[in-house]
Amino acid sequence: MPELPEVETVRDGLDRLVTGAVVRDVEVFRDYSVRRHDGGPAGFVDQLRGRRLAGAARRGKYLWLPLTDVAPTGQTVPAAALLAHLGMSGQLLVRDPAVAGEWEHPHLRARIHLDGAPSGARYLDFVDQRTFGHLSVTDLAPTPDGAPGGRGSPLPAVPEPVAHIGRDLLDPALDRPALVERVRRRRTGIKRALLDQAVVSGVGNIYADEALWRARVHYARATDRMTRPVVGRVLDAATEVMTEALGQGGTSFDDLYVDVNGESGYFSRSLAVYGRLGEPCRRCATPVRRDEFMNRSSFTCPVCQPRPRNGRW
DNA sequence: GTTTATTCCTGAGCGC
DNA sequence: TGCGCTCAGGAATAAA
Repeated sequence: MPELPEVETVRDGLDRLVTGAVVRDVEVFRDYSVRRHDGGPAGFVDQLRGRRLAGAARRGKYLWLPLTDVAPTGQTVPAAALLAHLGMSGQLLVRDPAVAGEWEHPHLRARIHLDGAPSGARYLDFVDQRTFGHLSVTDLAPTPDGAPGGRGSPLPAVPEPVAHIGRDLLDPALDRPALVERVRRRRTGIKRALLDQAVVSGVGNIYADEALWRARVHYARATDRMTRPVVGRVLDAATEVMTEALGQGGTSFDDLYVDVNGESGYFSRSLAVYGRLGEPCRRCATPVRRDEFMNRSSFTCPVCQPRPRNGRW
C-alpha cells in the first residue's frame, strides 16, 4: 500500500526521469481514473497536451508534477499541476518501449506520451488494479505559511485539492509543537488522529500500526488525555519508521506497490506487527493480535500496548 | 464545528 | 474446474 515512503520513492524517480519532458499526447483507458478532474477525460487530455513537466513534488501521499507552457510566449512559472494519488494500488511507471518492448500492463488506466525526457523514456504509465487512485490537472494555490508546498516543491504553493491536507512528518516546514497541540485537541483515539490527513499527512494503516508499536501506545488511547511527551513519542516513532522504510525503497507485499521502474521495496521484512497475526512480538514474544478497526485491521502487541481502560475508539 | 460511518473498486485467495 | 464469498484500504462524502 503506498504511504509516504512509497510515494516519496516514486516522486524521486519521476523527478530524475521525466523532469523537462513535454507531453505529446495522453490516452485515458478508464474514465474512473480521472474522476476527480473537472472537465472529464477529454478536458484532462486537453489540459496536459503540449505542456512541460517542470518537476515532481509531494505532500503526504499526494504527488504532483508542476506544468509550464512550452511556447516562448507562455508562462514559465507553473500555475497548474498534474496531480496524482496512488490510492491502494496505483503505480506510475516510466517506460521506454524501445528498451522494454510494447508490453502493456493489464491494469493500465492512462498513458502519457513524452518527448524529451532526460531518461529517454517515452511513456509515463498510470497502472492501478483497485482503481482507488486518480489523476487530475488542477490549479496551484499559495500556502498560507508562505513555505514551500512540500518535498520537491520550490514554490510556496500546492494543488487546490491538497490545500486542506496537513504537512507531513518529513516536511522541514512542519510546525511540530503546533502538531502536538492539534493532536491533543482532538477528541478521538490516537490512531484515528494519525490517519486523519488534515491533522498530519502521509501516515496510513501500516505505518500507524508500526509507529504505535514502537512507541508502546495502544491505538485507542484518547488523544485529549495524552501528555505532550507521549504524543511526541508517537510522532517520533512514525517519523523514524517512515525514514527507515524510505531508505529501503518502501514496503512491498506483492506487485501492488513498485517504484517508477517496477521494482519492489524491501521494508516489509522489517515490519514488527503489521500483518503478523499470531507471530511473536519482536520485543516480548507475545503473539501479535489483530482487531477490527475502522473497517480495516489493527495489529498490536497485547503486552507492549495494553488497551486503555478509558480510551476512545 | 467536530467526529464517525459509508462508499467507491478489483482481483487474489479460499472453501465447497 | 468453477462458483461465490471475504478481504485489502485512502479519503471524499454523508450522516450523526
